[in-house]
Amino acid sequence: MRRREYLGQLELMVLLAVMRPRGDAYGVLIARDIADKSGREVALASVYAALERLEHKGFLTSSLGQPTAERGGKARTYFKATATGVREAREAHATLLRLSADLPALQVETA
Amino acid sequence: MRRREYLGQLELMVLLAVMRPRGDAYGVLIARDIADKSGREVALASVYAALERLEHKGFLTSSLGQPTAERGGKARTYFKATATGVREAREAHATLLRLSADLPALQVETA
DNA sequence: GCCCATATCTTCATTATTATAGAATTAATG
DNA sequence: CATTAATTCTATAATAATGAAGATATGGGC
Repeated sequence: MRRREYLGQLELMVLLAVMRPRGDAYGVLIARDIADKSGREVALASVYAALERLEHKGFLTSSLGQPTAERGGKARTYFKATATGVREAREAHATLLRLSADLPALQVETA
Repeated sequence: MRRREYLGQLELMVLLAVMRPRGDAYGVLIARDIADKSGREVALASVYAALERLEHKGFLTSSLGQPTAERGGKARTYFKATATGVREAREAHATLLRLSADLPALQVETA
């Protein structure tokens, strides 16, 4: 089976987290962001794996940060979404919205 | 790895398709619905596998329909979302909304 | 009426992709 | 060197994808 050409679930979540305007997206923070917003624990290894896939597909770029952490620790790798990545996220997002539109059972938070 | 307690991507799509008010959700139609709304071809076998998982997890129930097809064909198996399934779909949907909120790069269709 | 070509829906077997826990590694600080 | 933080590795399991086969009905020719 060849590689999927569309975003998987965690990939979408990670990409959206990277797209936050904060501009300091890195592994651990992304995982925390997803955990906060989804209420589900996400394994760090999964996030890193997804980041790698996304970069490999050209949806993200990475850059090694300065080791300027307050108290020790390895330097962070920061991620940024590419234009292609943004487009991709938009499409995946739109698809889910289409699938969930006009579903009375879902109309709770939209009201 | 024990079974995930949350929905996979295809599982969510299938569950949402089942929840459409039409009330006649069955394999082939669900696959068509997903293909239409996502622009991606999804293999029938994948849909059936997802349906099976969802039923096993208690998010769907199934019932065998009458073999009243117009022109040949096997009897359909109809699916219906359970209350738990609806709740689950709602949560997944809400998570997506939370993750995509306040993302300027996404604000195209919401405008 | 019986058989077969056809249509529709479902299942099977196999392989690929993604997610996970947990240990290990790297790298900085004091 | 102990501590902290971030990332990577390893092995395994769940999820997803696919082509092909199987099951079951219809309707028309004869």
